[in-house]
Parts: sequence; C-alpha cells; structure tokens
Amino acid sequence: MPAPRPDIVTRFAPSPTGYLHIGGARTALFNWLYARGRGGQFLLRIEDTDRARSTPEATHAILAGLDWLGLDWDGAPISQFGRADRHAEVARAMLEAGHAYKCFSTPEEIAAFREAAKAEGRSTLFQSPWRDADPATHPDAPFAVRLKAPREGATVIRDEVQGEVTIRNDQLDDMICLRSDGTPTYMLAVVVDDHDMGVTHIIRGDDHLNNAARQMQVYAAMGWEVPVFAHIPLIHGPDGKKLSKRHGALGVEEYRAMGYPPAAMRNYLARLGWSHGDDEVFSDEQAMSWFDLDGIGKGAARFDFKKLDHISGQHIARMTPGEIVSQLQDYLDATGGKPLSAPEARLLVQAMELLKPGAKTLPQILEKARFALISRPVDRDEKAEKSLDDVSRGILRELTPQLRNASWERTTLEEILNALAGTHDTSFGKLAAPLRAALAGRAVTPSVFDMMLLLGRDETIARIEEAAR
RNA sequence: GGCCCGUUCGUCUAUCGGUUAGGACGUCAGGUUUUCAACCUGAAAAGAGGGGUUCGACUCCCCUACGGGCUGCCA
Repeated sequence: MPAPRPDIVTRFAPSPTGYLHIGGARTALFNWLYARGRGGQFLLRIEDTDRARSTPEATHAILAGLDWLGLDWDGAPISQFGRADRHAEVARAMLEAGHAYKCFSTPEEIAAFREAAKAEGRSTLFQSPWRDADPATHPDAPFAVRLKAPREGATVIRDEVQGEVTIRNDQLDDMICLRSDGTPTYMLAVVVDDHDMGVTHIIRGDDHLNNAARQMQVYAAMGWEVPVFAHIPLIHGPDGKKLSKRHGALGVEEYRAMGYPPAAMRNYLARLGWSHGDDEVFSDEQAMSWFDLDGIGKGAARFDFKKLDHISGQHIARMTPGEIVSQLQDYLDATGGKPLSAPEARLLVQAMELLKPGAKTLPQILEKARFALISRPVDRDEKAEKSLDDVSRGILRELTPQLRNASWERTTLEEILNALAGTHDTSFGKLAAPLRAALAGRAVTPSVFDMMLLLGRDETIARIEEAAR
C-alpha cells in the first residue's frame, strides 16, 4: 500500500443527460480507485448547468449505477447548478480584475461571423469586438461574460497520461463564462467547483484534453493552483469506432441485468485501459493498492464481452455460496424476477459447489439450479423430451425399484446405474440423458448423481416415475 | 478546414534502446468427461507504412495513412 494521502481528492462529474454508460463508469472507477487506494476522498458532482438537457431521472440513474457498481462517494452529491451564484461571483471577480469582459455580440452575429470565416477559409474561432471596447460605450443590453484569454504564447497541459501537451493560445477563443441570462457555463463551473471542492487530481475522458487548456486560463486568471490532470482514452466499440448504443455503450444497469457481478465489472473495467504487469483477475484491495496513473494506457480500448465473461466467471468461482446467493437476489431484483424464498436460498447455498463451476454469469447459475427449484410436474423442453423414447422409459422403469432400497450415496448410485447400463449393453452416458430429462427436464444439467443426492430418494424416484409413464 | 491525441497478436495489454517481443481473452488441435461447461496440454497469432538518429530501435525524431477528440451562450 502506498503511503496514505488523505489530502488527495478526486471526483466524478457526470452530466445528467442519460444513464451511466460504460465509459463514465470506468472514469468513476479510476477516480474511486485512485482516491480509495490512497486514503483520499472521492467526490461526486452532478454537472447539471444545462437545464434543458438535465433530468432528475438521469441523476437517479447515475447514482443507482454507481451504487450498484459499489463506487461509494464521500459526502452528498453536489449539484453544479446549485452553485450558480458562486460561479457568477467568480465571473464578476474576473470582470473586475480585467480577466474577463462583457460581450454584447448576439448568437446571430456570432453565427454570421463563423459562417463568413468558414467561407473565407479563416479560423472560425470567434473574435469578439467587445474584447477591448470601452465600458462607457456598452449598450444597455444583455451580455455574456467572456474570458479575456491570452492571444500570444501557448498553454501547456502537464498530463499524467498524455504527457506535455502544448496548445497555442491563438487556437483558443475567449470562452464564455457566464451566459447572457447570467447562468454559468460548464467551462467556468468545472474550474470553480474543482477548486472549491479541493480537487487535487482530475481524472476524466480525453475528450476534455483540449478544454483543459482553456480551463487552465481560468486557474491562471484567479491565481488558483492547477490540479493534476489525467486524461484517459475513451472506450471504443468492437469495431474500433466510437462507442454507440448498438454495441456496448449500454448503461451499467444493462450489465446488471445481464447478470455480471459488480466486482467482476470493476475488475474488467479496471483492466480496460489500465494494467499492472500480467495481473488479470484481482480483488478490489489489490486494485486499490496497485492503481496508479502511470499504468494507464494511451490508446483507446475496445469493449470485449468475451473477456468480461471470463473475468466474471473467475470472480464467481471465488465467491462464497452466500455471496453468490445475495447477488442472485440482486439480479432477480434487477430483472423483475421472483425473489428467492428463504428455503430456496438455503438450498442454493447448499448446492452452490455444484452450480458455480463454469458459470460466467448469475443467470447461468440459476439455469443450473433449475432442477432444484422446480416442483413436479417437471416441465421438459424439446431436447429433454427427445431423449425420453420408449426404450429409455423402459430402462427408467427398471431403475426405480432398485433405487427404493439402495443406500443413498454416490458410490452406490454409480454402481446401480453402471450395472443397469451393462445389462442393456450400453454405456452410462446413454443412460444419463433420459435421467437428466426426468430429473431436470433439460438436456444440460449438473451431474445426475449430484442431482439425485440433492433431490433425495423420494423426489428422485417420483420424477423418474413421472418421466417413465 | 484548423488544432490536439492516439496506433504492439482478432481483442485487452507487458516492454520504459539490446528479449527467441511476454501474459490474458478468444481461436485451433489434443487430453479428460455423464450433457453443456469447466479443467489440463500444445499451437497459430503482433510492433500501421516510410524515412531518419544510433553500434543497435516496438521504444527517440520527422512524414504519411488510419482512428478519435476539440473547434457551442452542450457537458
């Protein structure tokens, strides 16, 4: 474990315009790992300054997503919109200090400027005529507050992932800090909030890399200390293109509904774009102690369900029966399934060792557990029905009397079934199929002996008799 | 269009000037087997292209290609 750094503060700052998608979840995870691994703080801020697109439903979905993923934040989530007065105050201070100015250009004028610039092949960065206007000549009209950004020189971003990134100041325009209706823009709000919240490390998507340069100008104007930046590459879809809803830009709720345990999601997401040597499957504790900014890759990663499945299977294999059952309940809850009753839960805990080998997701365990959860009459699917022909029914009828007096243990049952197969000049393998059909109603099940042992003599015989009819 | 970032097996990645370029997922072959899996063994599989720098480049520099981002009174 690195030395404790309680002074470290990270944050996740989603805008509530939709569900928590996989990219956002990973950004949150990185911030969480970084802070938690160092004894620092992990804060949550909702960037809801866009009143038209922000919704309470989205905020709720994001909080629920983080909650499911197990990413706990410190303190109450902060609403950026709720801090509008403070943002305006900073804008005023910059205005007074001459770091910002009132711009009376209307959106129409700006649009016309850009169109003309484009037509003439000039830079479309807007150059406000009000930048150096005499305040005495200001009209009595609504105005936006623009940052008076330096036009000479360059701004360099020292990024923990991307290295030193230099952007010439003439590539940056005077960004708007306060809209003409007096509300703050994101560009101003992030800086003010990050500063006020004491954020020391900003880990976010690299779609903000260029923005960081403009934001640094605000830090400079206010004389604030610039936090450490780490712009992480975005996640791409399987085709290498931008992630879209069609292939993986699903909300984390979808992964919950697909039955991936949150611990597995954390593990998989952590490995997507970050690595620690050859370590692939690890615990939260390990991830927290290992996670560092220099282990983050520079290239965009693609989401791979196959690997997620594998990681998920590994985690399931390491969970205790009790943990799995409680995750099963969560899965059932997420998918609208009927919760497991107390006896059912106990039964699954007892049977878990034969249920979990090979399972990659929670529903796969449920499917394997089906035989134990159902009651007669056993509903058989097509494949199961097919294995119950007249011959096999006949064999099953021979079996039941033998089972009635047998001692109910694996070795005895094995002897009985092997002997029975022998008398019919066949292998036990052939016999197993109709037995599966009888006991579980499916062609794919756990071992027939395991099922018989768990079901007990009476239920086993009853199901076989039912199938043999 | 301008600016910025990226590019190692199909995928996630290791490598931080000298390696038979390593691991994992997936794939294929074999083994095991009571079904599906799981599991075990093995194999195929990579430095985008072109120039430099250097005794020596995946690694440093430049160009090109491709991908992504920003360029909003969105975040």
